[in-house]
Amino acid sequence: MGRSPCCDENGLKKGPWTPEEDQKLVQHIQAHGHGSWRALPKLAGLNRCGKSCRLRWTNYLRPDIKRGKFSQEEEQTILSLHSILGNKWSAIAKHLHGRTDNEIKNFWNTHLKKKLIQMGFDPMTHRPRTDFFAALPQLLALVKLRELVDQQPWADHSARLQAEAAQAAKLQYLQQLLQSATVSPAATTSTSDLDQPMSLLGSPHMASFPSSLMPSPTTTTATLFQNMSQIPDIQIPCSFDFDDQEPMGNEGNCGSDNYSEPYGQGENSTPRTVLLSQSSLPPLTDISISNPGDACSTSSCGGSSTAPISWPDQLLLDDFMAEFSN
DNA sequence: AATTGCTCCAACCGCAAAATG
DNA sequence: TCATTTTGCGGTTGGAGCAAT
Repeated sequence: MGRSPCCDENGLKKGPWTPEEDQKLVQHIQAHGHGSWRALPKLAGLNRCGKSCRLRWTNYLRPDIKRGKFSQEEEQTILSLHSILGNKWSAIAKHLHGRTDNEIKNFWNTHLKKKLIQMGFDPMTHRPRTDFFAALPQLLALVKLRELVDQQPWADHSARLQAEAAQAAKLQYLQQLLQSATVSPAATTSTSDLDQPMSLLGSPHMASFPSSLMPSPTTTTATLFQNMSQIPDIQIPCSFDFDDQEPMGNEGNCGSDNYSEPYGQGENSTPRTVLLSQSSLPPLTDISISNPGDACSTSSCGGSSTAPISWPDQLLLDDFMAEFSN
């Protein structure tokens, strides 16, 4: 298997290609095909290594290459495929005629990745971000907002933070369940795995959820994104008795009206990810840990370098589920 | 006008799979 | 079957171009 000696060979030119070199390469390939890339430079009269020639041809000079901005459709395709394939750029490129893996990779790294991060998603897993510290500003914003709403000082700030975190974790659990059903058609998620989020979706709290957003086995993150604009302000019961941390009734509803949207404000081009990430849903925990049914369904699962944070069991178990399914 | 910081992308690097002898 | 060579892939980098100060 050894490594191929390449551009480090003596005297071979590196760096940007000149128009003359491009012309030589194109003319040679048009006349003879590329044949052996290793032999090509000599035959074409180029002082380059074969690898460099191949790269130049496949990424730039090939006649069928499509240049210019990525269309909305292409963007969606990349998102979809990336949620399934991960960083398999060449595989993704096969579905985008005229686009090279390098171009797609660059587009991902400079645009789509940032976009996802901005929207609160982990670009590797296509799930809400799981690192606590990334969510801290949102959490603090929640606390401040809650203070404004309640108009009364809190006796114990740490208890308050904990309570808000618990509340946010609950909400995020719901969103995780939704997402776990949407990630990939190739996912290993079983029908029974889908039951849980589906039953939640059937709950009164989700009555206003548009059917087009209901996850199906063929739904992807990308299609979900496409439909984001249809998401209404969902009223989720999130009142909480912070003294004993037991759920209260629904009278003190703190739905989206009471919360700011930390992401995407004033960004016309960015779909609202209200339900799934930005409306007061700080990504606090990797729920898949506590959800055995969610069998790590994407190929990139585990690509996230952030270690999951363990949350108290009380946040994640039956009582919690019961609250949503009521 | 000069400097700084940022974005973008072409090209390189190194690894591993596939092909070849 | 094994060693070697070639090809393909994904991660990373360097520098050009642009905007802000």
